Amino acid sequence: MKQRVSTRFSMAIHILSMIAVKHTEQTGDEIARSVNNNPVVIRRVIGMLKRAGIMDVRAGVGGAFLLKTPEEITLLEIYRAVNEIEENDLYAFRIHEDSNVGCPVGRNIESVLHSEFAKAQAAMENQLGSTTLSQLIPRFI
Amino acid sequence: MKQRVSTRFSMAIHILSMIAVKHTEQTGDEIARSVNNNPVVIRRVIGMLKRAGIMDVRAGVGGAFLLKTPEEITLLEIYRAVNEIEENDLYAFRIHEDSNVGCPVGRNIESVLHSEFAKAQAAMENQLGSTTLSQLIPRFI
DNA sequence: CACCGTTGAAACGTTAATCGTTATAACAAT
DNA sequence: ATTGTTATAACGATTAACGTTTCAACGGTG
Repeated sequence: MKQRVSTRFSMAIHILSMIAVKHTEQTGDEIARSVNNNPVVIRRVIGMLKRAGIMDVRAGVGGAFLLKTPEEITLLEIYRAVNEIEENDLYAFRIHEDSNVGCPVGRNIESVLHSEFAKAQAAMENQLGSTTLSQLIPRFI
Repeated sequence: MKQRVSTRFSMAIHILSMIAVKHTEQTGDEIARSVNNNPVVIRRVIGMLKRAGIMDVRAGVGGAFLLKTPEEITLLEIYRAVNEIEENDLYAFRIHEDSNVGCPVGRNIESVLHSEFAKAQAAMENQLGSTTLSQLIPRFI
């Protein structure tokens, strides 16, 4: 199993969908049962979503709720929340450092790559940003 | 230092640019000097680029050469080479598995996420695929 | 107020990938 | 044959993901 990418994003969408759809009890254990994972893992993701201001939980029984409407929550917002990404953070790519400035390629590679990678990441983010949680809900029948 | 993403892609573009530009000797050691890294790491990346049919190396002194023109080599092709990605491989995202099919969300989450993630990844790949090595070369002055 | 289920968070171990390094073998040019 | 280059295996350190156990804090209900 490749672990270089987290499943937190995937689980976060699952969790928020559960809350938005409200088919069942909304306890962490019930959500964990749907995701089929340990409740602590679910709470970890919920913690990140809370910190990002997407949802909150009233201590006590099943007190999870969204802080925005599903129309306002984009996948990009969720993606950034669970990966702790700031805006303008080149997250999807990494550039090797300390290239030799004595070489024309080494001297310019970082700025060239930064602009190219930023364009590729922006393309992905634009797509994620154009989809809202509300667009997914009808598909959970 | 975050290691969840490899710098191989970044180094691969550096390596191929060196070969395309030919400012210096083309030995692995000389490339390693520009990238400022261990020659073995460079050869590892070169090995992946060879396997992908992008370049080849004649054993002996500095025998590295491209198998296509810089106009034909896209960043997407390089990206796939160094990450060993097949077409239609959902690489940039991962979906948690074994969701509970007894729950409407759990039952549908995988197909919903797969189509959404595929769109986001395709957006990124379209951008990478629209840029060629030749477009970068003029910037290495 | 006491109890019980829920939430929150720390801590630990396992697994997997990155990546720098050393060592060794094979090969080409001179 | 010698020398420099390439190819590859192997090792260890580092880091992130993630499942699990454990315990403290809190709310609602009786």
